[in-house]
Amino acid sequence: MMKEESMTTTVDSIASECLAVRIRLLNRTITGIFDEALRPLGVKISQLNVLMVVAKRGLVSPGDVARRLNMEKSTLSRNVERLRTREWLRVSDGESGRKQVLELTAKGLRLIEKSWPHWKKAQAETEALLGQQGARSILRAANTVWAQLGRD
Amino acid sequence: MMKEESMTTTVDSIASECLAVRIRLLNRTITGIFDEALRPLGVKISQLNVLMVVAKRGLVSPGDVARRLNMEKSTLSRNVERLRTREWLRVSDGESGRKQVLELTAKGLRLIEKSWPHWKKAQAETEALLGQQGARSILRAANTVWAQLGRD
DNA sequence: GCTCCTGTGTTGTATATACAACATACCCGC
DNA sequence: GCGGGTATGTTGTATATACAACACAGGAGC
Repeated sequence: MMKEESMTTTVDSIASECLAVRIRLLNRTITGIFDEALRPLGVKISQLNVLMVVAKRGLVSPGDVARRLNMEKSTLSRNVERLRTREWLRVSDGESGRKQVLELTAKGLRLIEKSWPHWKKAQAETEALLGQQGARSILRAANTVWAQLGRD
Repeated sequence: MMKEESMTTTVDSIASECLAVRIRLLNRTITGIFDEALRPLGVKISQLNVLMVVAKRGLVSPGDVARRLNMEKSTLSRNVERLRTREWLRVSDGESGRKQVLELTAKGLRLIEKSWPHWKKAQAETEALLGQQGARSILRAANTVWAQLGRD
């Protein structure tokens, strides 16, 4: 058993430094800001994120999207299923029969168009919350992660 | 219908600036690092986060913990249920009958002790991923959020 | 051509999360 | 003391997430 004094040190260290509790707090807070802004459209930011990857990259496979977002393929599989149900994207079998191909529908495109002002509002609100410097730090940190994912 | 050109602008803006997709990417990545490190102990970082708040603050109510983590009370209710099942914390009715009181068990304390080296490893790995500057930025951003939560 | 290995996607299970609706308990003003 | 408003916690429902196990398709080596 650890000494009482050491125990306190352990708790204090984790409490005052833990990166996980902090990133998770930021995630809940910021996701909430965007979800609230998008609520009138009936879409969540998690879903719009997937649609944006497909919009940006054109014809991609589910695996490509999952890698880009550093997300489990099984997670993405179910997310895609829901987006397909709402007819925001289409899934077809690739020529080789192995990979599937994702593609935005016209309805999906319209959704992105309509999302713009709501997204903008949430983005501004988040910048106000974090401050300009904080916001830029998040962008930089994400770029670092993307760079390292690419290398693997 | 928006013009094709404007549509491209919309997609590019969101794709290149969106804070939500980035914080969510960081959340998945970092949560994964900590969960993997803690797997030998059979605890997840989300659960350790809750236990740490209780350890740090002593006798707290579920509502207090939820506010501190900016989490829905209903979410915390179910998390506590699982922690109670594993006997890492105890729930008792407060004197006033209204608020409940959470308290770590001896088993919960031992879990935190045993977690220390695994947490330390994950924290170091995360710092290596983000860089010192990136890691510090996350700490600062979280402090900003906590400050604003406190004001509300 | 067969075999094995790898990449791709799905399904089973558990957890984390939020919102809405609800039941209570408390407190404040009167 | 009473009534209404508010704080507290639970439950129903939907989504997001991961891990493990699986099915299957393609290719590489022989």
